[in-house]
Amino acid sequence: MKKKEKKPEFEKYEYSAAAVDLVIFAIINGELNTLLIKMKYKPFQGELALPGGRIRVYESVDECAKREIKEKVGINNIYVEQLYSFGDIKRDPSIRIISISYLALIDNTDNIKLKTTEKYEEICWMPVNKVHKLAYDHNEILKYALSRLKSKLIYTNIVCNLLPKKFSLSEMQRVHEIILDRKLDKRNFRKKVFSLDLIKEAGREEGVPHRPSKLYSFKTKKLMIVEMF
Amino acid sequence: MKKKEKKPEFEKYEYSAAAVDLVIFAIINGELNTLLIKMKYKPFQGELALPGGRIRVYESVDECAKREIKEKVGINNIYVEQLYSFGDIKRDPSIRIISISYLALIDNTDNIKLKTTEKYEEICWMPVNKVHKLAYDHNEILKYALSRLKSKLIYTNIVCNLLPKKFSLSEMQRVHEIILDRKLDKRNFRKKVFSLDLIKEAGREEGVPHRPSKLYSFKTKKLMIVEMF
DNA sequence: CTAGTTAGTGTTAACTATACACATAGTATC
DNA sequence: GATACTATGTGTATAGTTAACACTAACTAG
Repeated sequence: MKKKEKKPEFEKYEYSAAAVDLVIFAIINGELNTLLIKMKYKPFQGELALPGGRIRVYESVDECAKREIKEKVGINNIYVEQLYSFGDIKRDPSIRIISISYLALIDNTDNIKLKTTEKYEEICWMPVNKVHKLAYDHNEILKYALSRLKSKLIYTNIVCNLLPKKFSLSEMQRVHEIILDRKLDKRNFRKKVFSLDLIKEAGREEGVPHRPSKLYSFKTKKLMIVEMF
Repeated sequence: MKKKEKKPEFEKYEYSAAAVDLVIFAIINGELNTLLIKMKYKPFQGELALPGGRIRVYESVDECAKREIKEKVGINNIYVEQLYSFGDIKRDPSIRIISISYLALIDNTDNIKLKTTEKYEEICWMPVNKVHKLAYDHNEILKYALSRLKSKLIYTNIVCNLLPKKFSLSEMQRVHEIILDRKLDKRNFRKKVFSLDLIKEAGREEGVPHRPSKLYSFKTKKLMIVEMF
């Protein structure tokens, strides 16, 4: 095989460029939400897409992902994990570009101010269940991110990145139920969580019109392999 | 942040180029081997490295991985899976390049003829345990590949891609023991394998100086999630 | 003080994983 | 052809884990 053949429009890019696309999840109002942007220009104008951008020459791929997150949601210290690289030739119809996708988790959206950039018309949270057609191959990326999140929820303590500093066990169980999309048994859930020794007591709820729950916090947020289910 | 700043030597690549690196495993003489090449030129001359190459503009990333495999080992229909993308700025000291790594498994090296290319001095199998310093960040890639293989061995039927068409249960158990690096109980192993209903009988061994084993083959080589251990 | 709401708590049964030892079917050798 | 050698092939009992299940407790609102 030789270098020069086919696809004249691609010829100017001797090798392919690379970009990062982000799947940023947060639990909002009892639903799993993901951050989406509305495209302002050209081939997907007006359509929704995952946020992302080109990798610059002076930054590593991980740094690019973190920079993009910082630009969009204004924070730095959240869980970030590389997912998969999507490399079909025509995934972007205008130029050849490889997308390295990342998963990020936000534990609390209260202080998050979304920032749009020149390139986007709008940026917003959207419940994952309500996402329909996205631009590019972003539905595939989102699906991949969801399946990764589900499996890590089962065999790691990743849930700590989706809960605020202090939380009740009911909240924690709710997060599991939302993401795994099935009911869990309350007593078995609590037994399991306690047996894993991941959390410590942190006071109790106040001002609720029913029995207040005990609050807990994670002993550590370091990712660990634990059999949750 | 602006596009043009720092690192003059990188400036000519407005965005980073991408390449594929391959971790090709095979069981040879009761050991897990990986395919390595010896570098012919420049920064890592004479050192060992994983085989790989640039992604061309007219091929997808997956196609690139398959082409590279075809070029090196001459075959097409083997198990291939993307692993992870390594994107540190200086991972290749000469230019900025992102490596998308792939895992490939060869079930039988009997008919494999290794082909070197102009770029390499040599290509050879090497037992994973005997691999020392590799060029670039290839030790890290190899380590990642090994851990992926181990975990897939535990929760999928991936072992079918490391066994010849017909095999004995002892052989199969040996592959697990080699990769997981621990002894397994023969009776429990067999019980498990039979209960998963993955294999069917396929004759018996001949010409061995001891009780001949029954041979089996996989009902399907399609990757399935099964709790092996 | 009653109703409403969510929190919190143990036990049993079914299933799964683990530990463990000896007889069998061949070949090679004397 | 008897014996030694070698790797194959097989079952059971115990410990541990998972899954199913319903009622009392603590608080607020009216």
